[in-house]
Amino acid sequence: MNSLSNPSSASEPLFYRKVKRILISEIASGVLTPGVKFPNEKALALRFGVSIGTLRRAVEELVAENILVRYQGRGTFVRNLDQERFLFQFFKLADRSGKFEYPSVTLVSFECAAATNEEAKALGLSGDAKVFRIENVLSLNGQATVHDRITIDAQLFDGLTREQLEMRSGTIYELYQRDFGITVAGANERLRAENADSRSADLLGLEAGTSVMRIERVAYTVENLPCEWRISMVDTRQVEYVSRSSRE
Amino acid sequence: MNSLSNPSSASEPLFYRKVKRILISEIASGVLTPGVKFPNEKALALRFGVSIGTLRRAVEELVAENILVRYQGRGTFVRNLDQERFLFQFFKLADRSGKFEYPSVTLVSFECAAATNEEAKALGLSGDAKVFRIENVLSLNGQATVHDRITIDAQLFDGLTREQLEMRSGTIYELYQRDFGITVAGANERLRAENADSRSADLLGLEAGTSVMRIERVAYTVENLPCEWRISMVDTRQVEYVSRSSRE
DNA sequence: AAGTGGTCTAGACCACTTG
DNA sequence: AAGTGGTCTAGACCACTTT
Repeated sequence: MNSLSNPSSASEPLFYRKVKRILISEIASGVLTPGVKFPNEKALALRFGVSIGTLRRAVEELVAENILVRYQGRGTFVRNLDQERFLFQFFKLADRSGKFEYPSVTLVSFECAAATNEEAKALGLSGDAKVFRIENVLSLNGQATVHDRITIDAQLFDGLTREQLEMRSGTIYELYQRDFGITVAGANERLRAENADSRSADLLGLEAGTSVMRIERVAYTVENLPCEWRISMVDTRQVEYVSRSSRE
Repeated sequence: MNSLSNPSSASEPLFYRKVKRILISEIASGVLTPGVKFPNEKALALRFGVSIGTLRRAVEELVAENILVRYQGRGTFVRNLDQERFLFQFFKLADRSGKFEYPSVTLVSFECAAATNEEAKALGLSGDAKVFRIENVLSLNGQATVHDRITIDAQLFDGLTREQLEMRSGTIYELYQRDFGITVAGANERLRAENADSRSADLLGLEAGTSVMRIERVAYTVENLPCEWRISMVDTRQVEYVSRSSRE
C-alpha cells in the first residue's frame, strides 16, 4: 500500500525522513518554489503513500527550519527569502536600541578570479575553480557600518554580472534565489575582535587600527551545501551582533 | 473525561500548551528535577487526561528547548545542566581549530551591593534591590582569555558565599541549579568590538586599548525570567565566538 | 460552502534498555 | 520478560481563509 519501502528494516530511513528529503530535493531543484502552488496535506500524503500525520511531521521540520511556511486556512508555501526573512534569519546586527533595519548597500568592487586555497576550502571547491568576489559597504542611517567581502563559486552563479548586482532589488540572497535558483537556508558564523585593516578602515571612515568586529560566515543551501563565504568587518559603535539562544 | 477543560472555547489555551506550562512550573518549583524519576508517557497522559500524542507534543517542545531529554527504552529526564550541556548550549567560544573546551575559572572578586540602575533594569529588579557581583577570569590552555563580570539578584541566590563559588565543582550554572534550584534555560547575547579597559587588560595580560570582544548576556530561567546579567571581555586571538543558524 | 491547515484521539507495532 | 520511548495510522472535529 505504501509507495515508500518499509522503514522497519535495518538501514532503511524513516518515512518522515524520506518525505522530508524528497521535499528538500524538489525545493532545491526548483520543482517547488515560492511561486508554485504547494499541494495540500491530503494530496501530498496520498502521493507519498503515508498518513497525514507522517506527512505533517516532515513538513513541520521544514517549517522549523524556515524553509516552508504554513497558514491555517490558506495553505503551505515555500518560504520566500525576502527582506523580512533575511532580517529575521540572517541579519544579526541591531542598533543600540535593539532595532533591526535593512541597510543600504553599495557595491565597491566585483571580479572573477581563481579561488585562493582559503576560498576553495570554505566553499568545498577544487583548487583551480573560479570564483566571483563581491565587495560591499553597508550603511545604516547614512553611516558606513559594515564592509563585506563575499566569495561565491563562479560555476554555481554562472553569468552573474556587475550590473545584476547593482540593479537588484532586495537582498543578495533574493538574487541568489530568483536568478540562480539557490536558496540560502542556514549559515555558520565565527566572530572575533580585530583592528581594522587599512582597506576596511578606509571604506568605513575609521582610523586604521580601530577596533572592529570580524564576522566570517559560510552560508548553506537547503541541501546543506556551502554556497557563499563572507567576511564582514563591522564598526560596532552604532550596532551590535545579537544572538538569541533556544527560547521562542 | 478530561482533567483539563475544553480548549475549543475561545480564550482557552490548547491542551499541549497547558501540559507544557504545568511541566515547566513543576521543573521550576523543583517537583521535577534531574534527580527525580520522570513519569512515563502513559502515566503522564493519564494524569493530565490527554492522549499520549498530545502529551508527547508538550514533551517534544521541552526536548527541543533542551529542558528535557528522552532516551528510547530508558525514559524521559529533566536535563542536567552539566558541563557537557553548558559547553553545548551556552559556551560559544571555540579555539581556532573549532574545538570547544571547558576553561579553568579563577574567582577574582565577590561582593554584595546595591544594584545599579543598569543592573536592576537588566534583571527586572526594583531600584533598591541588592545584588551579588562576581568577577572571574577564564583560562584556556593556561592563557587568561575571558574576563567575566556577573551580576545576580541577591534575594534569588540568598546565602551565596565566596567559598561556595571557589569550592564548586562544575560550572556556575550547575551551582545555580544544584544549590538554588534555578535552572538556566536560555540566554540572549549582544556582541561588539571594543578596546580593553584597564581592568580587563590587566586581568588578561593585554596592553590597555587592545581590541577585545565584549559580550553582554542576559540568562533566563525555564520560566523565562532573567536571572543573570553578565559582561564578558574576550581576547579573541586564541578563540572565536561561534554561531550556528537553524540547521540540525 | 468548500478547502485549507491545527489539534486531538486511541490505538498498533517497533526499537531499545533494563532487570 | 517487562518497560520505555519512537514511528505510524486513520480517522474526528475545529479554526481559519477563500470563493
